[in-house]
Amino acid sequence: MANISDIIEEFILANIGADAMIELSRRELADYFSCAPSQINYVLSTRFTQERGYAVEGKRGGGGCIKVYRLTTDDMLESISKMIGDRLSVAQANYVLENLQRAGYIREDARLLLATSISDRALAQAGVNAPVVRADIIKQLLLRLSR
Amino acid sequence: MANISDIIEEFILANIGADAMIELSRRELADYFSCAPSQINYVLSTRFTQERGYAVEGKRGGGGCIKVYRLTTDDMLESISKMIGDRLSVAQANYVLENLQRAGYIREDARLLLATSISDRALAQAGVNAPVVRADIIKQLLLRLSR
DNA sequence: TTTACTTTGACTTTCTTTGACCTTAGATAT
DNA sequence: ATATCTAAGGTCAAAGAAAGTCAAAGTAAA
Repeated sequence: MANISDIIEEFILANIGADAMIELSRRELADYFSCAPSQINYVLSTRFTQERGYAVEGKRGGGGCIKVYRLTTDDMLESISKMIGDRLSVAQANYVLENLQRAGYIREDARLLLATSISDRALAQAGVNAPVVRADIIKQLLLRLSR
Repeated sequence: MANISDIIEEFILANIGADAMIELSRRELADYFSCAPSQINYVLSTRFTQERGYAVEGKRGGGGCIKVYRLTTDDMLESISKMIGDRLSVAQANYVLENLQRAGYIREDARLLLATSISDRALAQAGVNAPVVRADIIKQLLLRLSR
C-alpha cells in the first residue's frame, strides 16, 4: 500500500460523495499525481469495475471528462442474477420479468416492453446465440435495477 | 462540461420554450458566446438532430435567421422508422428511446431499462451482429408501441 | 524465479474549435 | 427590370484538446 494506483483509488473513493458520482478530468488528475494519464485508466479498470459496484463513463475531445458512479447493490437482485446461467429461453426470461414486476421493481408497461425486447423476433439476428444474448440482457437489467 | 458547445446547447434548450420553436441569429449568438459563427452550426448539427427530435431550418441573406423546432409525436414515429436502417449504434438507439420518452410513449424508468437492454454489454454475445440485433429490438418496440 | 501487478509512453479515436471560402436573399442603384 | 452590393447563413477541412488502448518495461509477491 503505497503505490500510486492505491493512492488514486483512495482519492476517488474519498471524493465520490453522497450522490454516488464523481466527475473527473483525466489530465488534471494525472498532473496532480504526477503520473501518466493512462494510469488513471488503469486505476479505473482495475478498481472501479462493475463487479466491485462501479460504472465508468468517459467523454473524449475538448471539455471531455470521466464520470464514476457507485452502484448500490441489492441482495435479492444479486441472488437472482447468480441463479441465471449462460442461456435463457423466452419463457424463463419472461418468468424473471414477471417476478421483477411482482416484487415491485418494474411496472407492467416496462415489463411488456422488455418482454418485446427479449422476444424471439427481436433477437432473431442473434441466431443460435439468442438465448445467450437474452441471458445477458436480463443480467444487465438486474445489475441496473440494483443501483 | 465546460466547453462552449454544451453551454450553447443549454442556452437553446432553455429558450426553446413551450411553443417548441426558437428563432435565433447565428451572428448574434456567436458574438454573445464569443465564438466562431460556424460553432453554432456545429452545435445544431451535433445536438439538434432529427434523431434527437429536432428540426433546424435556416434562411440566408439580409434578415436571415435560424429556426429550431422540437418535433412532436406525429413526426416522430415516421422519422424514426426512416432513420433506422439495418444497424443501430448504442448512441442512435438511445436517441430513439429518448425521443419516445419525450413524446410520451414510454416513461423514464422504462427508457432506462430499455437502454440497458440494448447496451453493448447486454448485446456483447451478439458480437459484430450487435448493431443489427439492436436495430431489430428497436423496430419491435416501435411496432409494439404503434398498436 | 516465476507470476502477478504497476507504471509509462507511443499511438489511436473522438469530440471541439476555428477560419477560409461559398451560397443565398434582400436592398440599392442604374 | 437588371446588375450590383451587402448582410446574412452554410460547408468543410485543418488544428486542437481531450480520453482510450495496448504493449513493453519495471516491481513486488509467492
